[in-house]
Amino acid sequence: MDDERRGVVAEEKAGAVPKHEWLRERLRAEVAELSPRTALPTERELAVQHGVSRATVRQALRALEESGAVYRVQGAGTFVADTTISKSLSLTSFSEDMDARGLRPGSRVLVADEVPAGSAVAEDLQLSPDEPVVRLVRLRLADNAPMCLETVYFPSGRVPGLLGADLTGSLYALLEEEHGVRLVLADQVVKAVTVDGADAALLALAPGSPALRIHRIGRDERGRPVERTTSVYRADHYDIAFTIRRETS
Amino acid sequence: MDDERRGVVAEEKAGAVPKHEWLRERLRAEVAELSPRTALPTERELAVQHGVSRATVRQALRALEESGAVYRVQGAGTFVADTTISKSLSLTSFSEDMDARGLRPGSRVLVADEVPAGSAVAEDLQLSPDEPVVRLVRLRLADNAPMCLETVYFPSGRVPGLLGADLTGSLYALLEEEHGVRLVLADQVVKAVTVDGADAALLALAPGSPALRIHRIGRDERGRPVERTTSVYRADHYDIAFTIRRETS
DNA sequence: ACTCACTATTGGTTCGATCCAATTTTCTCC
DNA sequence: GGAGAAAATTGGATCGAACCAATAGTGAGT
Repeated sequence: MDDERRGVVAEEKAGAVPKHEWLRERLRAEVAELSPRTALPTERELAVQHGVSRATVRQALRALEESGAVYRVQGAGTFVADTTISKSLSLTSFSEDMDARGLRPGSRVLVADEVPAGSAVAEDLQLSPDEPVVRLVRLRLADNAPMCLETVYFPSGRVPGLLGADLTGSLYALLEEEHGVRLVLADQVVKAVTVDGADAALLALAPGSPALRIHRIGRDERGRPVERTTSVYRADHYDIAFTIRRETS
Repeated sequence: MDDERRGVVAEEKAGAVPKHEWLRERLRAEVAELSPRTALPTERELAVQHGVSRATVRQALRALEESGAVYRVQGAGTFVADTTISKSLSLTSFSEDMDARGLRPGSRVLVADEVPAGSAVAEDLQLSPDEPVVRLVRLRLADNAPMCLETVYFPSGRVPGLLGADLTGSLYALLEEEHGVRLVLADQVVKAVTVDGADAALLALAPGSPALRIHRIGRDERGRPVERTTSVYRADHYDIAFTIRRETS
């Protein structure tokens, strides 16, 4: 649906994709083939080579630098970074997360109802305690094995009719397609815990087994909270990998 | 040597600090005083108000947007974000981390010696297994109570004479000041575990208590690994809070 | 050979100017 | 009044041009 648009104009217009994005992805691919510490062409050279201004080149390179693909040294040049991992932590749904790990995601819905928010949930979602919220408790599976026990709350007003939908798949996709809610930001708190009783049984773990508890408040483009999730992950099959950087200041 | 340069010119030059950084911090302060959803002045207005070009304004605003302080909507304007937390996870030393939490950091050095890297450490630090590395095991304290058990490895060649220094304080500061090594990037893997035996005793925990194990490879400006740390944090007194965002693509 | 000043290179900063795309506001016509 | 079109507003994309600051390379002088 948008492959054809590209080939036709090709040369300079490139259709709907901004030049800097196009350049960024093109360079990202090229960089992936080079060995670490290799110098990239000069910004001025890249500008000429790709028929864009230096400002556009810099915009593309900045993105690559932020993603950890290259590093720049003033006076010296731009070089291929030699980080091996460098997967910045990004907001993903359980389904996406499992896909990335090569596992088949699944779900068993344990609870799906509507209740008053209550003080804790109300505070996180910036509602009144008596406002209704949709509650959803799911056992998330990876290759059919229990991986994570997840409790999600939504403001009812934001997701009308959600309880009538298929809740076994990715909620993120459902939210975006059906309710025009796009999660772009989330505040997370990660803590280590041990699981017992019912939780342990559901996760097929012995009581006292370690687990990661992730508390998340998902927000839309404007920073408004639209989702509150508490997830308990089996420690033996799950970890969190990410790249962090030192403050620029 | 460069304080004086600043005050003299004042008005527009502002000395060594780039305009966009100066504007960014100025706006960050102003924004902190405003209530969420409040619209900022137009980019064009800001440019005129502060006597800079729109490009400079955009550079400042981009930084603020990335840090989660504001959000921008094409065609509408720039607004104060209403995230409450929005502390992006940044690379900090234990000392800095405890300072931020209002706790007094401390250290008890358990091991400080030089050993062959071995296969695991060698791989993380990109060395040969027989190359020497400095090993440092410390019990980190917060307000004099055990908080974390930490094992650090450095390539010996990168930190000559480190073992002779005072190792009870912040290694980050020591590295930067004494060895010109600046950590700017780190790959981390976080996992939940339970502690037993000697580790439990050192952390003053009952065997089987939950803990966060953080494995980190610290890197310099060019992405070269310069430090490998494994830390085990008491779960009852420690958690990790951060903000993540959805991929731009 | 070695050092040190000079020079060229390269990324960083900043300006000014257009044009585009999304949103909001205004106005017009039922 | 209300719906819908038109205009104004606002951030996004790009270009071109200078100049600055850090680094790397060159070369003269000892």
